[in-house]
Amino acid sequence: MKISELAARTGVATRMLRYYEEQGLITPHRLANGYRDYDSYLVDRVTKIRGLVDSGVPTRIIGDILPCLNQSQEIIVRDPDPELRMMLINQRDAMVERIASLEQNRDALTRYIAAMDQALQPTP
DNA sequence: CTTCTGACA
DNA sequence: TGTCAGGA
Repeated sequence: MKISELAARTGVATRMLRYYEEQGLITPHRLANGYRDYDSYLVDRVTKIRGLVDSGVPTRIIGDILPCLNQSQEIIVRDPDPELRMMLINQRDAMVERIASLEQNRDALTRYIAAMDQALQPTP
C-alpha cells in the first residue's frame, strides 16, 4: 500500500511515517516510480510505534522495546545507559499516574451516563 | 492528482 | 509536526 493508505489506516500523518523510517523504525519497499510501498503488517507495527511515542518513549529505543509488546521475551538491550534507564523509569511512573487518572475519569463518565439514563427513563 | 526530498517566518 | 518548494 502507498503512504497515504497507511496514513489513513493508522491515523499517523505521512510526515511522521517518513520520520519513523528515518529513525529506522520501519523500512518500506520502493515502487518503480520511487513511491514507498508498505506491507500490510506495518499497519500494526506503526500503531504500536505511535502508542510508544505517545507514551513518551524516545524513538531511539522504540525499536528495541517493540518486541516487549508481544511476549517474545528475547529482549536485547543495546543501550544499557543508566541515564536512559532513569528516564524510562520516570516515564513508566508517569504512565501509572495517567492510567489512574483515566480510570477515575472513566468511572466519573460511567456514573454521569447512568444519571442521564435515570433522567431519561425515570423508574415509575 | 500523489508522492519525493529537503528545509524552516 | 506542519507546510512549502520544485520535480517527477
